[in-house]
Amino acid sequence: MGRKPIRKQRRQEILDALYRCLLRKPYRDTTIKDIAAEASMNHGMLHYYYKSKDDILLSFIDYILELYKTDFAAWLEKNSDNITDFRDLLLSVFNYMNRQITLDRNLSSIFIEIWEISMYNKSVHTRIKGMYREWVTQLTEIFKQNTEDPDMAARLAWGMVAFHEGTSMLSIIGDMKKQEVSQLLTEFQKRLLDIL
Amino acid sequence: MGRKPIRKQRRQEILDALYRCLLRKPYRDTTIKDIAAEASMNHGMLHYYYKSKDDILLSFIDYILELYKTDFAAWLEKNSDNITDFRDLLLSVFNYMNRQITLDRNLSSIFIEIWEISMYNKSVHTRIKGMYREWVTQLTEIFKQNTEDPDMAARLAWGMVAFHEGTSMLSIIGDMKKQEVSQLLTEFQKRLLDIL
Amino acid sequence: MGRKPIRKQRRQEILDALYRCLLRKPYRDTTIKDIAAEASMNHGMLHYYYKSKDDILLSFIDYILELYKTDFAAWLEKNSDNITDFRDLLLSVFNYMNRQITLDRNLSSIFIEIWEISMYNKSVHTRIKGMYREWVTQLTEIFKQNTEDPDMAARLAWGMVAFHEGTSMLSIIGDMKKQEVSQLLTEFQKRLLDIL
Amino acid sequence: MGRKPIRKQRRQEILDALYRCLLRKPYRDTTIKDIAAEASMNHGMLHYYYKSKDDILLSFIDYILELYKTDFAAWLEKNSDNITDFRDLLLSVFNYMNRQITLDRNLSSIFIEIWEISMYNKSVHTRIKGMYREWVTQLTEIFKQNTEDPDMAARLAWGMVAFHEGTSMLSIIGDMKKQEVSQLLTEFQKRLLDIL
DNA sequence: CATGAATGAGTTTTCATTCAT
DNA sequence: GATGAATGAAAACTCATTCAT
Repeated sequence: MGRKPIRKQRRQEILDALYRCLLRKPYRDTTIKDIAAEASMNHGMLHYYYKSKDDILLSFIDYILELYKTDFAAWLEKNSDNITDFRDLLLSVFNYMNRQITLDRNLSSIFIEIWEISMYNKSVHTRIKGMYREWVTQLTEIFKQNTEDPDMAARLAWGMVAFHEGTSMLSIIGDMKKQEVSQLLTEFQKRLLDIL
Repeated sequence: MGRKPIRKQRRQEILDALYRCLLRKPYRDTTIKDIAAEASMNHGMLHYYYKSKDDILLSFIDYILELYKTDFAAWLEKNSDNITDFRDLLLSVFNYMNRQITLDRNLSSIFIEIWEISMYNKSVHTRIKGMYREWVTQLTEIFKQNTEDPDMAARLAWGMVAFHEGTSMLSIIGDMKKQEVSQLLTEFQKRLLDIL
Repeated sequence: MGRKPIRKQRRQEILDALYRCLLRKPYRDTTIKDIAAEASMNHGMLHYYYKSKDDILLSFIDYILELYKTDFAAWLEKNSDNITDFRDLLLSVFNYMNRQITLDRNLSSIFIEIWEISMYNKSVHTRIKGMYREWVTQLTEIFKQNTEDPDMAARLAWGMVAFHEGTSMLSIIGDMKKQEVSQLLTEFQKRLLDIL
Repeated sequence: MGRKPIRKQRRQEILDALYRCLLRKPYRDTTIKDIAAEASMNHGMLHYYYKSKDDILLSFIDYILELYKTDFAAWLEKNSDNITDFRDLLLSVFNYMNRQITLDRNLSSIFIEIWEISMYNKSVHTRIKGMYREWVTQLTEIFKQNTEDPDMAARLAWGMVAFHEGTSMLSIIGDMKKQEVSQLLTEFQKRLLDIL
């Protein structure tokens, strides 16, 4: 134990490098050498730590989905107990989603890239589909606390995720200011609160 | 007259071929020869009718945006006069957007690809950004007919587009059934009607 | 007779077009379509009037060598009888060579191109080699009129051609002004007159 | 130390291969694969060691001009001090130019190719023009040692270079025997000696 | 572990040439 | 005679991957 944390670290450095690369270029235009340069490594190393360029991609996707997923789950765990009032909980969840996810321009860009990759890559597709299902499930659980109709709760959860992801995309492509996006999200969430 | 529709026709055939290719492969993995094969042409032809692969892409984007844009404008022109009742007009617009756009799986797939391309390609970005602005503007105009607050109308329009595009993406990545998507859209639109 | 002067004319137009093209681009970068455009013809025509691109080149070389060769011969014919004084004849010949050949920048450029082509193309090589032999022979004949040593006359003729062609090349590559080149030629010719 | 002479060596091998290729084919007909084959390398290597085919050409030109230029300068440096008698110095310079440059058939061929390339390639043009200027300057300096008129010295220097380069070209195109060429050069140089 | 040389398959693009209309 | 659509061979260049050192 503690033996080869260096391997783990190097692998992570590579993923971080890919992240930064993707902020500039699409995955398919990003070469192994680009990533290596960004990670300050020799490009041969990337094949030492990963089987192939695509292997890096898969690991990268897993890593990013962790950011999206685990983080939310952890946050929820920590906060759902703290907050007893339903309305407060909702506000808190909305706040988290806005700040941590939808308003993070870098993350939004990366996700547009991931959506595209998932269109033509089965394993990426499976992973990201799972992530969305999980996210919706968690929201549904929350919504159910104050709704009789469980189907409605599910629909509202799907709707909310759809809205956030659509807004995320539009904010990037429409070059929207953070404040505009924020207003959009708030408006939507206010309406949602009225329903629930 | 009628002399050289062949050039126009061939150019269109190439765009159609690219459309079909994109249903299978991302643009960057689609080779000139792939498109040529799909169009049943010699690959040299593609360079005869277009300057470069990227020139094909730009023409393709324009063509697709026409489908999205002009078609909607034309439809609107035709129907907005016919329909006098505001509620009827809205329902009709919603219906159009659902059927012609968001529920068209192929179109949705293509658009996820276009979003990604636009992230790293300035001209594509400009074009698609313009399209979304136009779409939002048109919706805003409609919403204004029954709302005092013009800012609110604009926000609702942005929100609606965001929701539709988010739903479009989720329906593809989540492998949702048409009916589920339809329900989602209807639910959202019902709430929107209540607001307006 | 007079039947198809159009064919001859068209062929000539193509050669003229190539001439103008070569002022801008090397032969190998000049496409059939470039020549066609310059000749205001459809590119298919070039294959109607000539077997191939290389066939055009060969004809072009012949045509240019005529300009260099026949013209000089004709001029000589006309003038060698007129001028009785040896010194006057020489001055006249020198003058012709300067003005008609070495100081013609366009012709000089074209010839540098032809030299290069002749390096790797046997038929062009043969043709141009013949032209230089002929030119030297004619000069030798003139020089002989006032020299006992026929070998010396030949060497002087070779030397003169070498000098003119070298000057032609240097004037182009050295971006020399016409006057500088003229001075160079005059200086040389003055010395030559002293010898003869 | 001595660690990575391989890069330098490989780059040189490629230039040498190009040299040999140019003895057979013009640059524009010489493919990357031709050069690679001549250098016994994989063609990918050429792009590993050089940015592009044109990059190879530029390096090649520089390399060849070094042969022409530095070598002469070095030789001059070494010999101009040794030789005190002006006449001896001149004879020695002439001898060098004859043997090392004008009578080297391969070099002459290569230079005809370079002249042509320089006609349509600005950087090559600049380089070779500089070389000729330098050469003329050095000769001018020598001639000045025994001439009152500096302009005359310059003209004689230009003239000498013109004559040598013209002879070089004629010797190749006229398929002249080495001895003939030698005689031509000697004849010219004898006259020049008389002037100076 | 680290380096960078080497490979070779694959991509876009150009263009002479042919040929149906 | 013209035209321009069509073909296909060949070019430069890229890059993931391998591997000797």
